[in-house]
Amino acid sequence: MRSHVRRRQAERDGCRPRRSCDAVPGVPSGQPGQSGSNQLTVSRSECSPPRSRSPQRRASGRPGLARKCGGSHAGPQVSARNRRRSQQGPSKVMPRDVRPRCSLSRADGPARRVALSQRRYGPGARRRSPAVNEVARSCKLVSMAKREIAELLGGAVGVGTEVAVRGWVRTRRDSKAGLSFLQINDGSCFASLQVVADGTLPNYVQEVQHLGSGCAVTVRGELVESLGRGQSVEIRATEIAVEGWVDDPDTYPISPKRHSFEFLREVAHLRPRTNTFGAVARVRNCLAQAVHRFFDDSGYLWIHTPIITASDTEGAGELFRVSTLDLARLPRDADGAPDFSDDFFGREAFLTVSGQLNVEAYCLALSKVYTFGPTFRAENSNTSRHLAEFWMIEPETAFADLSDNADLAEALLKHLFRTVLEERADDMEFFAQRIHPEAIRRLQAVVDQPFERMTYAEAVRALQNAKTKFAFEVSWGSDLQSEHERYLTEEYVRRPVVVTNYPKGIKPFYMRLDDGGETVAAMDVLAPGIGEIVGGSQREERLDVLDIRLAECGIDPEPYGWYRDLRRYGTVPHAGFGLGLERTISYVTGMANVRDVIPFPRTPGSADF
RNA sequence: UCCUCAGUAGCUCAAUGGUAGAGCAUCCGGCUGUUAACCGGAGGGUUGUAGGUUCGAGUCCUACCUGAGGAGCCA
Repeated sequence: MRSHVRRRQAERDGCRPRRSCDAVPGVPSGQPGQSGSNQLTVSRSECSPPRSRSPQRRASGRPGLARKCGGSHAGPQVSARNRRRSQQGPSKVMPRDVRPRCSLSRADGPARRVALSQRRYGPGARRRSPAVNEVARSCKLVSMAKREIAELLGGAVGVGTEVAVRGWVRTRRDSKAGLSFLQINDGSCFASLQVVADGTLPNYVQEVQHLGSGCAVTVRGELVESLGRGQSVEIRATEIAVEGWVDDPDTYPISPKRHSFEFLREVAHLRPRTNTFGAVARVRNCLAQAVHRFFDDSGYLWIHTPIITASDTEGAGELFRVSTLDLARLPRDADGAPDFSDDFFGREAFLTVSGQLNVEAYCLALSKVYTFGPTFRAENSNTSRHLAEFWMIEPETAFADLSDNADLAEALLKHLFRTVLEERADDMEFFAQRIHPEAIRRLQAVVDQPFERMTYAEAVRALQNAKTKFAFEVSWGSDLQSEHERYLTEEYVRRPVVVTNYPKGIKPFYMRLDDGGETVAAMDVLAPGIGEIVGGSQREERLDVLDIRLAECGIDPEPYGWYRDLRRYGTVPHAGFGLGLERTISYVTGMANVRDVIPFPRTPGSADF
């Protein structure tokens, strides 16, 4: 939402303008972490509104529900206009952004349909395992009849079965013949489920005909073959219970129409309700799970490296300070500088910029390890490829050299891409249709071919021989500019490329010095459209060389005593790299901005939500 | 941090210095096993903020705020 709109809304609300979501009209002001229904973990049965609903009860705003759910916005604030609506006819909308995109031919045989559906609707389409069902029943979270939409569309439930689904209305289309069609989405897969609501339902006129985008419902009915085109099965509803109304459809930001990503960033708490951000969330989860599966299957241990670090490590960017000192009365030493000896940790502390140094310690005892978690950079970077808080995957392998390291990076990336193509085919189909036409094809190409590998020296030669005019001249010893990386990966080899053995002057102290003494055993994996997606190296395992490199880089060795110890006691060659999760998701989905592949992006000047 | 561009209805955008417009969304009416539904109507605006130039500013000038793209830094 634009600033002036926020301001106007804020003024109407009688508060100071803020750059946050709580000025969004019609949206609850409670934020996660504050008291409000968002935070409650009560089960649905505790939170459900009464079954029988008269217009009077709706008009009352259901005070009982609001009380139980801990926030006034839990129930609808039914206005005079809404009451008027309940006596009048419906409207019809069917936006481009929410129409179903996966359909199954009704001519397909049942077996083929199930197989096809499981591929299209993801792992959620698989029948739940007996163990999961048992746990679910014992927790009273679901009854046997309640199903995820992915299961229903995936063929896990036979036609003719009585089922219940819960989710949010995407659209409603009415027929004056006394029939309404609801598209229901529960996030379990890309597709929405069509619900046929007959005019004989007891709440048809008073409630069903007023459902719109964003309303939460529980639908019970029979799974039937669809009479219409566009879906193979649908639910013929016998009961539609409205769990949560949309207070004011006029100002609900996720109206059924196309929205710009810039606008949706301003309503980050509601954007997961769109096709795009639901798909991104499922792909992100798929990739994260695949990371753990890959390393677990390969014998790597997941090491939980610390979020708070004491050392200003390796100059990997600016750090966020973690402190409990009173900023208004900062203790100072004799020189007038802030005195951190009184601080919580008795010294300066920061949010980690990388788990690498810590994970090296575990590598030199457990051989194969990785860390995967959030990292933080206080750089004032304003680009589509940078976040102040992002997630990084950092494996570290003992008894491994640079070549082994590149092999591991290639195997990991191929595993991730293969997995997402298999398990999130429905979402990938959407990305290929709407976000990036090459999304599927280029992933398949990466999976099918070996990565191109070249040394920095070869890359420089290729750039010098290129016909392309560069803004920055290429010469040995200077770092590759964005335009150079783009040329290499987008024009020269046209797929991911591994560049190795960079000059030591442009790389950090911990990278292993090559035999010539001019280059280090560094490697970057460059991806088309993204640039550097992986950065890694063989580490310097020789203490004497490490000390020289620390001195050359002008780094005080004192805070690195523990890191030097690793070279004093049983040192071995080892190597590792960092893979940025958001850049990976960006490459996989074709989403151009990493701010749109993390749920709540943190960037300079922006930490709303 | 630097460079460039942009802020007008809920959203996406028009509007020679001279009365503020469209499409979509919302609401209402009509029509239909619908599926980007369709047809008709209605409501909706301190043109980002503060100054300035002018008889007159959405439009020109200055500063600031916000956003985007690119660069640097990096994952």
